Amino acid sequence: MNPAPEPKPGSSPFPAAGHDHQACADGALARAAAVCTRRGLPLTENRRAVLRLLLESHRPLGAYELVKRFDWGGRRPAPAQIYRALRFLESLGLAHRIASRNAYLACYAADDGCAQAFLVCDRCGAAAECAGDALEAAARGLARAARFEFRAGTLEISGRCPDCAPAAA
Amino acid sequence: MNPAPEPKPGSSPFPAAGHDHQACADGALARAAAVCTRRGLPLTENRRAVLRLLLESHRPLGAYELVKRFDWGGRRPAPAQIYRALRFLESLGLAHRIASRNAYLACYAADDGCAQAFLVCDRCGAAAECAGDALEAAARGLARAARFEFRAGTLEISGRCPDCAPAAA
DNA sequence: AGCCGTATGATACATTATAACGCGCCTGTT
DNA sequence: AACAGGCGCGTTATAATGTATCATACGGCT
Repeated sequence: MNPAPEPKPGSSPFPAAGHDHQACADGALARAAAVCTRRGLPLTENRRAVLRLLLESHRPLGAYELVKRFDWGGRRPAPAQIYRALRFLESLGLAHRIASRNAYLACYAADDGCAQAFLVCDRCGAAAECAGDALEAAARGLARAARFEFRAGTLEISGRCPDCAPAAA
Repeated sequence: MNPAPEPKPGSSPFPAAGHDHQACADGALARAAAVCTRRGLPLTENRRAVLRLLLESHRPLGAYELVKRFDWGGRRPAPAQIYRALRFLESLGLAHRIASRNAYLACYAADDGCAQAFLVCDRCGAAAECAGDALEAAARGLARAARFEFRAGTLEISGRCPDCAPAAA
């Protein structure tokens, strides 16, 4: 369980200063469409809209926050609508639930199947997804030692994101 | 604050067959009382009762499940009562919130301050707490690589506990 | 006693999530 | 064309989870 290939120090998963949300979201949407096509499942208008909202925010949004942001010609969708889309997106790994916040984060890079980690800023709420062999190994090691059959693991780390850390209280 | 010993392979943190709940819970209660004394905070009747319920179940309980189990001479406490006790216990590390289940698990071994992991059985709901240097290192490594200031981390692993794994579907 | 801080007990409320149902759309079959 | 079946949608209602607030009680302190 050695340090293993962690992401290069310096390449933070948090969006950089000059980050182009639009391009980033469009790219992720295109990937999402591809995933759906490959599985023969429709990326309907609702699902796409919810995913786009998540992608554009670049931080976890609660379901009711999504309801509020959903622009539907003046009206608002019912929660059930949103939750359906979220379940769908989650089932395909296109979005993740951040359980500690009751919120949902779009997936920008489909690393599927392994233990995942989320860094969530206490101050501004920004969140980033990351994964690494070390985490995967640690999780599987703990499970094995406990004679536990590993299925999935999620690590949620709270702290301060790069933008908020210097200004920390 | 033990140096976070990895469980010996073979010694599962899940309660064994002949496990004595009563003794186990009593021991944990005694430790809890000591922790409270050390901090000068009272382990009141309510707090003790909630902790005892958690300890006796040996699996995460929802707040409303605690409300139902709370025997209070026929009456039932209001949710707020339970949540207050839970917050208190959590703040002292005597109980942990399992966010993915909206449930709370008593702490049987006060390893405080480091990244913690919970193994939660999909089938029977049993849960166990464990921690290890590898997890801690992986969590801090991920944070460091993302220039993220680590504060706390919780890994929740779902799968099958030793009892349920053989009979897995 | 009087004061202050904390925990309690209770009511009400806020937030998060799901159940259930009928409708319309598409698709494959006859 | 007609039609049955599945799926997603839109809606209503309701469940499950979690907090705000307030008056009260109790204990320590001066």
